[in-house]
Amino acid sequence: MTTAKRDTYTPESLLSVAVQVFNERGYDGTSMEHLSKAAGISKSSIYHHVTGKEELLRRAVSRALDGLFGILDEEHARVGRAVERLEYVVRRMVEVLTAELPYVTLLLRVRGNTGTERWALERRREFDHQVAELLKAAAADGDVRGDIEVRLATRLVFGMINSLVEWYRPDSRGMGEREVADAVAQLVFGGLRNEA
Amino acid sequence: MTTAKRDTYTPESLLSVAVQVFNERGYDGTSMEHLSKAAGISKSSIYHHVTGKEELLRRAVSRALDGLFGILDEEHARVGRAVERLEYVVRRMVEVLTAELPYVTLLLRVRGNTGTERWALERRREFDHQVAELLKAAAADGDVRGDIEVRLATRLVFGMINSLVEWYRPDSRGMGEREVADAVAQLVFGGLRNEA
DNA sequence: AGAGTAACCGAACGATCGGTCGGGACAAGG
DNA sequence: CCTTGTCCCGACCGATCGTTCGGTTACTCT
Repeated sequence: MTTAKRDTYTPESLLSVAVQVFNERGYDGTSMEHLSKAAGISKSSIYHHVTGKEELLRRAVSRALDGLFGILDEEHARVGRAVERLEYVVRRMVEVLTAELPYVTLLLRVRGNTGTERWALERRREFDHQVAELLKAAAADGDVRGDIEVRLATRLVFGMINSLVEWYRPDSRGMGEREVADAVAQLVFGGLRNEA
Repeated sequence: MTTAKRDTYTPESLLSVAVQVFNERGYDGTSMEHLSKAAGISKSSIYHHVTGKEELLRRAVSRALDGLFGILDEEHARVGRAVERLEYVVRRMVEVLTAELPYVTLLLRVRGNTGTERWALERRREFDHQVAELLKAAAADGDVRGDIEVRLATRLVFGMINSLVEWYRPDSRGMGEREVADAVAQLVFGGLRNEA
């Protein structure tokens, strides 16, 4: 009894189309007309599924934030040596970024023009802060180098990971998410220099 | 004979105001009305100095691109062992990013909606490509680890450096651009792990 | 003082913005 | 058959978009 309904939009399926357009043109650069063309329905029909443009943005960034904060609730992120928890979180961040790529991409690009965007920025800062605490604990354990300030190191590592949304595409053959997670972890913890 | 002119706008001084607003609200999210408020002159007066909104964007990204490509022309980027040229370019990129922060910020955020934006994206790719060649040469010399693909490593390093525009502010005391350049270089080449 | 011009302004242009409205097509349940 | 509710549409709203235009102010030069 596979659900054989009419071929129609749900708020979720409409969201996936909208997020794709948002990422191509930017949120402000996307008009409801653009969305209607991409979705194949009229502009007014969109309002049957969602209350407006901003709800689409809110749904998208919520999904991304849920994915990221979910990492911190997992067991390997809560128990164990700080440096190992940190490496786990770094690897899981790569996985979440690749799995929820369009939603996280949109999250990382909000500027703060509307209330929804400012809320998203605040949640992001909270997540960053919690990972920074993890890095600080690892530094206190003496497991990561102490000659780089924790705040600075956190931002640089986040910069590396978050840059995934600028170039990673799931269809690009020969570069699975596992390979990317390994590369990020090796680069973050071991650096570029050859140890030989 | 210090030039004591009237207190008026030049295309350059207007640009610095415009770029600041562009970075706060996003290019598409910024109207000419916003610019006129920020500049303290009327909307129509802006057109006395520049042909339109897009010229402001073009001037801004051109300035950023000139700064970046200028690095590759410098002597330390052209002669010497590849790994050392690479480290020099990485450090100079940090310096250019901090020195021309608002202009590079704008460059790194263009999406490709207009012809100017697509041209900027193309120039960026060209710059990335040339640095990737440098990393490839360093790998061939055996000076950087060979277990991470060159393309992937380049993108991750660029991601870390370019993330500067998301948080670095020149007025933030206690974090000079030299300190940032050192941290980036140490993190990129040595990694986070404690060597003790 | 008068001419020339750089800098600026308010008003308005057509186009497009996000969003609303009344109604039609169509499948499901009786 | 007819009703009900989902899904969708074209037409339209006031507001705002980037840009243009005619005209005024204010400084420079002679």
